[in-house]
Amino acid sequence: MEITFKAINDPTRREILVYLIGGAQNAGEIAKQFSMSKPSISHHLDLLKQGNLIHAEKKGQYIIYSLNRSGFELVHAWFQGFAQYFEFPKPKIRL
Amino acid sequence: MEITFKAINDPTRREILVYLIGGAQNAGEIAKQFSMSKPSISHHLDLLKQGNLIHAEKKGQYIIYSLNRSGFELVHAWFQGFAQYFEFPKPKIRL
DNA sequence: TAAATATTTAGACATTCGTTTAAATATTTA
DNA sequence: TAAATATTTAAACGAATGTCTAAATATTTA
Repeated sequence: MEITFKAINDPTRREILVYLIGGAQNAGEIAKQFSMSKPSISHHLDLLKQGNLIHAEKKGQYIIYSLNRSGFELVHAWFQGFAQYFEFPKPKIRL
Repeated sequence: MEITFKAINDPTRREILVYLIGGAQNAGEIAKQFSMSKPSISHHLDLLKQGNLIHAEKKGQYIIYSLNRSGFELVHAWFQGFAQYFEFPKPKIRL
């Protein structure tokens, strides 16, 4: 949980996640989207993976990254705890 | 947006938010829940306020803190972009 | 008005974070 | 097998973060 929240704290990592909505990509293609060194992107990918927000699969010399449901579920579940609090008050009279 | 994600990154701040589900409280009462100095809690409250996750209202010598819908809406909206990708079940209660 | 209470602001300090360049590892191709 | 390509690991470093104590501000009470 801690590591998942940490992972989404960084703007570059959030951009990577949004980028991956478009579909799985290898590390090099992901790095191309950013004006940042490949080792930096590699590090960000590692943190996203630790937070279970992405999944890595080796394919030959490439590593393909894709969104991982479980990290998102974790955060989503946490937010659900607040949903009840913010529920609109029910009208006293049925409309 | 940046500041809101930053605000929920810290575990103490997330605990404060969860604590406030139980209802609005003044700074001293909030601080009592944690084994941490009051200035530290005050700083955390400030960051949560900056992220629009809580609202502060002065009441005499006390300051009453309560959950603020707008910060939660912001993060929720961001996650909705992924909800479609993962086809999360729709929440029963609107956030 | 002086003392007590509630809370924040300021300054200091160790730790964590994000970035870079250089080197290492793994895989494919010539 | 040597060279090229894809990616990570390692080491370094400045910036940001979380915490503390001490001091300041604001409000209430005696």
